[in-house]
Amino acid sequence: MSQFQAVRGMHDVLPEQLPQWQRLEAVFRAVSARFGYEEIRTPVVEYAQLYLRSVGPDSDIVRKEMYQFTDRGGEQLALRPELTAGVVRALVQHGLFHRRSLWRLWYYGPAFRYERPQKGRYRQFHQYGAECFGSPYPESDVEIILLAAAIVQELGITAYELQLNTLGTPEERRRYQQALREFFGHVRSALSAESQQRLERNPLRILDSKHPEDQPFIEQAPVLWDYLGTASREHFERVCDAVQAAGIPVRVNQRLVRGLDYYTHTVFEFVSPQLGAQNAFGGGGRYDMLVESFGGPSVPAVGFAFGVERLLLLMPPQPVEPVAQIYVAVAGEVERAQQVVMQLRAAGYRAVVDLQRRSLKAQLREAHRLGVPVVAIVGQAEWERGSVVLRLLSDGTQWECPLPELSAHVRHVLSR
RNA sequence: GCGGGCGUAGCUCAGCCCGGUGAGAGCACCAGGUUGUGGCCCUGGGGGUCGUGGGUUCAAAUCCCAUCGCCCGCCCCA
Repeated sequence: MSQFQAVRGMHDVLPEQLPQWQRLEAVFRAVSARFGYEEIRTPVVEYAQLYLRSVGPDSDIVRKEMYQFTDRGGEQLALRPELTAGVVRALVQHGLFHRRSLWRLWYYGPAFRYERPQKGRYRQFHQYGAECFGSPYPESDVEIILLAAAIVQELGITAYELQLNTLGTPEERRRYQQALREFFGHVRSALSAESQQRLERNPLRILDSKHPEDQPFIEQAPVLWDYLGTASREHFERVCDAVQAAGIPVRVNQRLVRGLDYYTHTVFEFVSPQLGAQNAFGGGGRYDMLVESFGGPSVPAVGFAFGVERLLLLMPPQPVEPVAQIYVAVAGEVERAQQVVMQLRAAGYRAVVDLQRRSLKAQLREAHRLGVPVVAIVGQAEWERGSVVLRLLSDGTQWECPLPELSAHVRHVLSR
């Protein structure tokens, strides 16, 4: 046990894990580009106030999970608990909505929440997300969901389900919340302590409760659908139909309300049975009021985010590429090996050479362990003839190869 | 924030209940067996303040307390 450990809930990504991360990042980039989305990067630190405005002062994120601190100048700052608020802030701050009425954006980076760590839940975690600003129409909801589903598919993740719901317009929601407050108010004392609290703050979240004592009431509670106007209903139906038609495994979940306060209309979560308690690996929805609440123009928007660590848990493992294509081993003067490895690198090969002056046997063992297919052995006798030995580790065949022809031989051997 | 399980070598773990016999195994690592050749095998080697701190005791990996971390559930979400 070392004297210093990484901070609780914050993890190193070791070299052996990086190929998986890089593959994931490559898929993010490729699929985003295919959908015409542009990357945006924003700071890890924002004013704490930003999240009170966006995520909502009653959300769990703000109430108990946000890393907040005062900087040396006395400013109240926060490590971002999610990335949407920063993206919206950036767009408004730089007046991007005056330049274009539609923006398709994606982001990728770390976020921070002070929670009790668990599998798939860390204090520093990573999110990939995409946001579409400027369209109030269901087509944009669908585009965002299809983008997410394309990434999931490209990663080889098949065991998942997309849960969909709608929260309607703010007015419809307000009336519904009123109805819920009234309904649950009658049975207040029978509810779980937590739900009693939510009754004041955010009655919608009672629907999300898993306390057994709440279940009978939740089942009888008014449903939002009855409070929706035809426009809202039509919007949701179009989203459902299109997503279903695209072959995505969908399930409408009327209980899905999500923890962020800024959503309107469509909300969704990607869930997988393989994840245990944290079964959601992605989620999002429409947030038509957020841009305006940040002082920007009235611009409708939809977006979603993936939890990168959770995607990694779901991804099938990939075969690993060897770190090098050729290993230069030497018996004798090490400078010769240096010369040969430089020649190979100059020709564009990924080539490594022993740096510990170990025995030839140890060098070959190392090459084998690294999975390198070809070894160039710089031997005394061959060197005097101006050549080296090329050895294939797959079957042990080897031959002498004049130095000027080395690249050509290597190319030939590697292309097989 | 609440409940539970677990921390012994780089990794997976045994030993702990019933305190005392030099702190172990497998894998991994290094070297030799082949004085210029990997994988298999054989031999040898390095590596641990038994998570940390305190207490009980003649004696603690083993018993007690605290603390930190990991894991699982609740909660919440990505």
